[in-house]
Formats: sequence, structure tokens, C-alpha cells
Amino acid sequence: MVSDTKDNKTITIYDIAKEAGVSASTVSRVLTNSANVRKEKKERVQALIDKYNFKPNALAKGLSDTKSHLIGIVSADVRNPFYAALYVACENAARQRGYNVLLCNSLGEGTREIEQLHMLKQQRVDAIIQIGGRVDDDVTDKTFSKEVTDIVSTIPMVVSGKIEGVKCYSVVIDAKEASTLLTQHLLQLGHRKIALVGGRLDVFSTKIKYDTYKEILEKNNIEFREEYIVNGRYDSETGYSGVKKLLGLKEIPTAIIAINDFAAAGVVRGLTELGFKVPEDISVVSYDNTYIADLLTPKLTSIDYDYETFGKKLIDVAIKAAEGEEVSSLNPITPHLVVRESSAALR
Amino acid sequence: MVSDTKDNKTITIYDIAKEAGVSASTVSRVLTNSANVRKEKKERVQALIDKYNFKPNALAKGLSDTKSHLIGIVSADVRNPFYAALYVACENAARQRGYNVLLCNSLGEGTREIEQLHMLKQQRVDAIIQIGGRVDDDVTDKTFSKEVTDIVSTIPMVVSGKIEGVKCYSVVIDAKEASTLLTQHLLQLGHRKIALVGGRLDVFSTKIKYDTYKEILEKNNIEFREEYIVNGRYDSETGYSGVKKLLGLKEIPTAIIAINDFAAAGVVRGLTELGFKVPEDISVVSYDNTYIADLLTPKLTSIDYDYETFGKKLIDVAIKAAEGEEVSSLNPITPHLVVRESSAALR
DNA sequence: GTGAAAGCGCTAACAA
DNA sequence: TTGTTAGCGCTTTCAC
Repeated sequence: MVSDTKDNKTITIYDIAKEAGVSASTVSRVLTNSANVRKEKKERVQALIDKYNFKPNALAKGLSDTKSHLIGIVSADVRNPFYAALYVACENAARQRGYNVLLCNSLGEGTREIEQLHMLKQQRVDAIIQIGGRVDDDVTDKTFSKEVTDIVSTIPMVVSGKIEGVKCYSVVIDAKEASTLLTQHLLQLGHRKIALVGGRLDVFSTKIKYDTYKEILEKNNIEFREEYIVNGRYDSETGYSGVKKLLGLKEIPTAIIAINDFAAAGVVRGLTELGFKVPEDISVVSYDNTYIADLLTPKLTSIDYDYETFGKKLIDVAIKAAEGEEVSSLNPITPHLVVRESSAALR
Repeated sequence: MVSDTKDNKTITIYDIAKEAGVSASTVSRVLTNSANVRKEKKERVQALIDKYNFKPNALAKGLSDTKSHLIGIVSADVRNPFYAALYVACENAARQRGYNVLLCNSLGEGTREIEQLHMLKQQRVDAIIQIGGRVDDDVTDKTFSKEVTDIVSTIPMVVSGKIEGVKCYSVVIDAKEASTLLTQHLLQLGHRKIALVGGRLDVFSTKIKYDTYKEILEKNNIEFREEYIVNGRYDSETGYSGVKKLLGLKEIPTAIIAINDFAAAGVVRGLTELGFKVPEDISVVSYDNTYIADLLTPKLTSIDYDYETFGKKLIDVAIKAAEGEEVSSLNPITPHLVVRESSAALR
């Protein structure tokens, strides 16, 4: 076992002050650059800080100025590249503004989500960002909104969806536009038999995507077929079983919109197994444009959100809210279509 | 804009104490369950705590007992599912033991890594876990080890690799065993022409994998061919270009070991493009067994580490070290082979 | 069993 | 420009 690890008494501003022959306040002043300090003293203090590699205790600082400079993020699951990309973008943006980020994964469990909200409150984070989970619900869970109401009375919250009846900020993907881009793309390629695979209708954004799809078909005088809709989860298993169902129809679709890249992976696998070629026989497109879209063969045509900007926006709103600045409570994120190899003109 | 968000003065143990007609110490006692409190008072206090949904300020607590109950994790990049899986496992394990986790992504930049170590020191985390980055180096960077020496004098550190000349704990994958499993698997399938794609030899674990591979070939009287080794990065691009190179050889290999699932994805893509079938024509196996292995078609045979156990071990060692318990400084993780569809007997 | 008081390490008035 | 003082909210002796 490694020994004598923490014998070095950790050094404080008092130690620095004493050795420099100044008061603690003066040390604090050079640390925060909050007031003028005579050049000579400043240098003396700074030299000591460097010498000891002194880092002021963030807990004490936080206690004293009642700001933790921490932003809590509760995400559904960072193992999902959508959340991972967003998280890293948030971390980058936060760091640039002098904040740190505390990440929690709710793993889809509602009780855990609330637990984590409590934990973040306890840590006195300056703001909370919630991405995925209950804030994706089309109709907000009552227990959840009750808890959040309490949180929000003391910590500003920004979500990537919505919480009905609670005053919080939102930075949200324009799902209507996303769905429009994908559907139009397929229509322009000549497809008329377009199926939808994956996703639950009690999820806010999914519902919008489905509604928009129907709307566009209607506008183009294309018959809506119930059997082209296969709801489910957001994983590859759903895509796989979904496509098997579609291929059993009398009139099989010529194009498939998957609810995300995972589902698309399952769709492609199912198609491949049954001898269909993508995109020659059937086109496959999806939402999210995670790196998975780039990893599969063929590479997927997918909807991108510019995660860097998305994360920056999330953090920006959170910090502004935390610092009491004015911010719009509604901030849309504009999606973009990235065309790759999985979609082609109808033969 | 959302208004009046933080007017509710946040409540403290003094408020609770006052309303309950007891002292703050008593409230603290029921909060921490650290001493006996008369049942009646205890209930009175607890009722108030529930009523206000009171959460004690973690910063004050941390300042007071000089423990933040935070564990810092610096990972190379959570967008990589290997790190994501490990991170989530760590988070779960930490939470179970009453700790929270502060995540930083170094994104492969050495300066950033050091910055983050400093930040974690500043946050007074109780321990630091570093996964990936400088601790993967076969020969430790001097600047890095110097910095870490300082850190380690006050905060215990556990790494998934090694830092030469610094007393820190390690929880590390048995790379020799991993390589053995993969190579033996292919040999048993009858393969003799086995190529290696991706990875840098200045990376600790990669070097071991390569050395073990050579060793095993030797033992089996199989000629080692320099041209079957294609070093590179750890991404699909490397796998893609690597396999193209291999297929240009007079004697093309019948099996390929990719350094991770990303590289394997590139390999499969390259093979597919050139009309080779996996595993009928060429077998492909890889390290890490991330979900990508399960997402690709065909599903990949890959080396798994049992991430849940891995994460638990990491946290366990970190907490024990933080709490001054005895822990072994060397903790191996045993890899396992997961056979799927991408490897088959030589025809 | 319980309260008073000191202290954790810092910042922010307030004087000087 | 600088030092003194009083907290920030909690835990923990130490008496009672």
C-alpha cells in the first residue's frame, strides 16, 4: 500500500499571508484580483502562491460568497453518444466561463432523477441543466413537477425539453424542423412509401416528429399508412424487430426513418440479414447524427444539431440565469441534414 | 424570462433548530445520526426537515469536516463508450457509498489534464481517479509526473495505467491476458496469418498486447511478419486505412485483431467495400467490447472487462485510500472473451 | 442528552 | 492600499 499520502498539512491563505508578511485579505485580493494591491506585495504573495502551488479551497470560497461555481447536469445516460456529445460541449463551455460541471446519470429511473436533483441542491450548484428523462415527457409527471417546483425556487433550471407548470428555462431542438428535413429529403429522392421506426409517442419530441411526418404526407397527397409506423424504444433491438415487421407487409416501404442512430443500426442489420441493400433497395435515415452514423456501413444520412453550439447555449442560459441576468426562457436549436450513404433516389 | 427564481431565502440548520426549539448541534446530530438525541426532539426536528425538504449545505459540511465527499475523475473522453461505461460504473459505485463524482474530460491534451488535476485539488475532492491520457503512456511524461507528485502529496490518486516514479494506486486491465485470449481464440479457429491493426506502441497497454501477440506466435512456431502490423490511432479511420494496406499484400491475412471496437468498425467497412465477407473470408476481433461491438453487422467478437466490476474496484480503492484504509496499490482487472459473429474457423 | 463555542478557509464590508 | 472583523453553514469538542 502507498503510504504517507496526506501528511503535508494543506496550506491556506493564512500561511501565505504570514510568510509574505501581509494579511489574509491581501492574499485574497491578489488571488481574486478584486482590488489593487501594491505591486511589491503582490509579487511577494504571487511568488509564494507559485512556490507552494497553492490552490484556494473551493468549498470555503463557495461557502463565503454563496456560489459554488458548479453547474449540475443530469442526463439520461452518457453512454448514449447523444448525451455524451452534449455533455462534453457543456463541459467545454462551462470551463471557459470559469464554471465546473457535476454530472449525474439518471439511467431513465424517475426516482433516481429526483434523488440527483436533491443531491445537486445539496451541493449548492449554481444552476441545473437536465437533459433527457422526465423533461422529455409529453405530459409531465406530477411527482416530478412537484419536486422541481421546490428546486426551482432556489436554483434556476434549464431543460432540453419541458416541464409543464414549472417556470424553467428551455433550450430545445426544433423537432418539427428536424422531421421536415428528413421527410422532405426522402420525398425529393422520389420516395412515397416511407416508414417510421422506433420511439414512444409519450415522448415530447418524438410525438412532434410523428405529427410533422403525417402533416407533410398529407400536404403531398400521400396516403398515410398506419402499418408503416412501428413504435418502440430507442435502441437497435427496436430497429431490428421493427424492420422485420415492415418487411412482412404486402407493400414494403422504400425508405425508413429511424428515431435515432441506434435504431437505424438495428434497421440496417435487419435489412442486411434479409438480403436487402441499403440504400439501393431501401433508404435508411435517422435523427441525432452521433458518431455511430459515421461508423456504420453504409454511413447514415442523419439529422445533426451542432452539439458544440447546443452545449454552449445550455451553459449560457444556465449561467445567465444563475447570475441573475435576463435570458429568454425559450431557446430553439436548429437542426441540419447531413447526407451520407444510406439514402438514395428511388429506383 | 423566468422571474423570481431565488427569492426564498435558503434555509439552514439554525432555522430548523429555532423552529424546533433545540440547538443547531442537535439538528446536526439528527442529520448525521452521530449521537443519541431524545426520541421526541428527534422526531420534531425530522418533521421540520421533511416539511422544508431541507438539504444541508454540502460546502459548509465539507469545509467543516474537511472532506468534500467528492471523487474527481479525469477521463480521456466520455464520448468514447469505453470511458463512458467505466464512468457510469464509477458513478454508481460512488453513489452507493455516499460519494459524488466530478468528471473532467482531458480530450487527450496534456496541459488540459494538468489543469483539471489542479481544479480537482481546488475542489478538495477526496480522491482522484484518472482513466486514460498520460497514465496510459509507456514512459511517463516528466512534466506530468512532477505535477502529480505534488497532487499526490495531498490527494490519493488511482489510475487505470501507471505513473512512473509516483506513489499512486492502480487498477489496471491485464493486457497480457487480454491479448492471449484473443490470439489463442484465432489460433484455435485455425488461423495462422493474423494481423494487428491500430494503436500506438508508446501506449503502455498496447505495447503489452503487441508483445504478447509476438510471444504467442513464437511459441506456436508461427513466423512473425512485420507487414501484418499496422500501427495508428484508435479510431475507425485507422482501421479503414489499415485494412486497405493489408489487403494489398501478396499474402493477405485471414484474421485481424483490431485495437478497439472503433478500429474494428473501420476494418469491417474496408473489408465490405472490397467485397470481403466477415467472417467467411476474414475474421475480425477486437478489444473493449463496447456496445459498438453489438451494433455492427456482423456483431464483433471482442474482449470484455466487466465494466461494473472495474468501476467498483476503482471507486473502492479510491475511497479506501481517501479514508486512510489499507489498500493494495496494484489491482488487476481480468478480461473475458465474448464470442459473437465476426470470427469463424479458417476455411 | 444537549447547548455553547470554536473552527473549517475564504470573501467582503468597514475602518484606518 | 491595507488590516481587522464578521460572517458563510456546518461539525465537533467540551462542559453541564
